[in-house]
Amino acid sequence: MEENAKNEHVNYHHPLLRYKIWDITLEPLPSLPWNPWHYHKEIEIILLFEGAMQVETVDTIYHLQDQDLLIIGSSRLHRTRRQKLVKQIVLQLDMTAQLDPYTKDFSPILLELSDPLDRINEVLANNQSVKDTIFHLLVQVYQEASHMEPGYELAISGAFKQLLSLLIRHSPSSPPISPADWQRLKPVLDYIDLHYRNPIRIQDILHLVHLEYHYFIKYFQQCIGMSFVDYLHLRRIKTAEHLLLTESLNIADVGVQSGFPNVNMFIRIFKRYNAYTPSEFRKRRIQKPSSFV
DNA sequence: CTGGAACCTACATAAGTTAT
DNA sequence: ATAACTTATGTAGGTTCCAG
Repeated sequence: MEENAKNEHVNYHHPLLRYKIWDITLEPLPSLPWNPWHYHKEIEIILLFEGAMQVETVDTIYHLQDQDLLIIGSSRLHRTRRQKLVKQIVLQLDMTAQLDPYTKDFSPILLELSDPLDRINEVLANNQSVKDTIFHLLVQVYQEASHMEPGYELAISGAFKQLLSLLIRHSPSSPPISPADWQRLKPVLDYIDLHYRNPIRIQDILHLVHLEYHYFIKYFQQCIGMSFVDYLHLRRIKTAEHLLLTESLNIADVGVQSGFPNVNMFIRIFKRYNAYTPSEFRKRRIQKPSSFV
């Protein structure tokens, strides 16, 4: 089963918010076949309005009934099957696109460094009010996304922020590292926030943590979940994305202002994180999604 | 936790191609 | 003609391994 699992590519409805949300109504089938196993780096949230369906992950089979909600973590292998007529809304969301200064301290939870996000389903099963809140939040997102009235991006990003805060507060997984470790690394993260537009070498920040070079690298990777340069790149790419969509700078200048010392590097690294080149990224933003499915 | 050695990746540079 | 992007290559720096 797992051998044929497909890595699904998600076409976002919005290049910066990086979500896809759509509704499906499916007729019942005579037999009950499973849809194929698949996974994607985006988390998935299923809102079931009507009917009944099953969702299977490697660990668990979830049985969803009317007005139910299920969260599937990033890159989690899963498959579904329906049991009656099913009406649902599905949201797929790239968590790495939601990281900003306010989520920084919670990246271990949001990026699922220690536990898959699915574990929050156990909590939701016993907490109807949180479940309802998330449910309504996503209905809102769906409506905003379908109508795309002026300000819809603001509304949706606001709803995502609320969603993240709920996930953080109710996630059963404790941060995988101790508060002491956080305290220790915070000066480094703050330094990066402040200086990412300029070249940063590891040597430059070692004095902030009082750790030996090799040990620091391992320590950083362990706590943050990505290597030092990956983290730095991510910061810069986020800035670049923002500039691309909000300023009419040329590509080279966007690169420079985001902290990339030359255009070539900028484009290469941008593609690594985005599947698009910078100019393509900007172009796709200007035209609205062609179809809403 | 340290640090040397080995390995790996990013980077600058320059020269090229493609698209507008 | 110009901006956007690609490719090649030597080198600097990042990362991992491992012994102490």
